[in-house]
Amino acid sequence: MAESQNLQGETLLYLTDEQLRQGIEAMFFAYRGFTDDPDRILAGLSYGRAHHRALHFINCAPGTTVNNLLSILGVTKQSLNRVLRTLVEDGLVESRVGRNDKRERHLYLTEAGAALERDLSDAQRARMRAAYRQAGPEAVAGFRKVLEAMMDPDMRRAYQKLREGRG
Amino acid sequence: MAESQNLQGETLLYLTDEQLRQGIEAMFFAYRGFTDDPDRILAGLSYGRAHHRALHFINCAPGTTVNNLLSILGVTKQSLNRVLRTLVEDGLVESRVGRNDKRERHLYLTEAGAALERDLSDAQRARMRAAYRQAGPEAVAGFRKVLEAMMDPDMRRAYQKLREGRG
DNA sequence: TTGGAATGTCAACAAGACTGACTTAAACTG
DNA sequence: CAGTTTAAGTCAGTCTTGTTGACATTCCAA
Repeated sequence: MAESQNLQGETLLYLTDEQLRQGIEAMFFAYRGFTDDPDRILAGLSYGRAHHRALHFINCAPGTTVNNLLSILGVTKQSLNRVLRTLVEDGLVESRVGRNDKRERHLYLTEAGAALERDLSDAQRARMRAAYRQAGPEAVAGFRKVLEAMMDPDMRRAYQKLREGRG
Repeated sequence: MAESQNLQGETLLYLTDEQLRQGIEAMFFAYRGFTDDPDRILAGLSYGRAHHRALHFINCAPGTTVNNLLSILGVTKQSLNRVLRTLVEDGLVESRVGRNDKRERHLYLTEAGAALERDLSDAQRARMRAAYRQAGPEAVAGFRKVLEAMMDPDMRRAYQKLREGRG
């Protein structure tokens, strides 16, 4: 009874509509900050956010197939293909026919592709690092925990698989 | 000396490139979850995310001017105007000429506009609430702290102003 | 070996962002 | 009062990025 009062009176205050609304707006504004720096770099190169995403995930899973990338990015293959085509044409990505299954294309960054990925990544990480440092380690742990809980189950699985694949 | 070692050896581990990379990916996947539910509702109505954003901010700042909305949403007036025009035509938003300054248009949700905003809001808050509950109050505090630190200074000001205006 | 499933490509289109040029009306200022 | 600035809206054109639909190639299993 006392606990129930406590829960309703204090602990659950963070679940009020107003608190949720503030969280929603924070997410909206923060995402803009999150994409701003890479977007600025890309604007000068006639590339867009979609190219950045492709570079990012090819970089962290070299040799991935188009289909695999598709399920991670959550777009249609036609949409991804346009982006991929320009990246291949411009020599940033290499697409190799699969050895076992010749229908598949395995994707790799070229030297130039890796260089651009690094530029974009550095810019994005710089802001992230500043935010992390300002907020402190406990806040960062909470940040990650809430983000993970917000993902669709499929995406959470994809995300956790990526984490395992690395350190 | 001992503290410096502690800082570098333990406390700062959350600032490694790999940790930042994971945070970046978490942000990407979570934002998809964040927009998914309202997007599904909007898809059936030939509206898009842009309409949702307009409805949201008109709802929480009734009587706001077009210029004001522009600076919050961070888009061009041509882009906002297209969205606003359809919302007014469809009777979801009302645009009243300013009393003091007749150049200004003050924006309000109609009954129907408020109803749609509520639907979208409810869907988005439901997911947010589930994530908050799952992560717990301390995590939520950290989440908010990191998001705020990620915003551009201008956006942070706009965000804090909105918070003050309410509870 | 033939028909279906999987993989990837091409073409056409729509939403939503952008720029630039322009109009209208109202407000401000010298 | 004349001229300038400001707020809003419009028209035209472009770009990115998403969508469907049709199609070629390859694999696999009946």
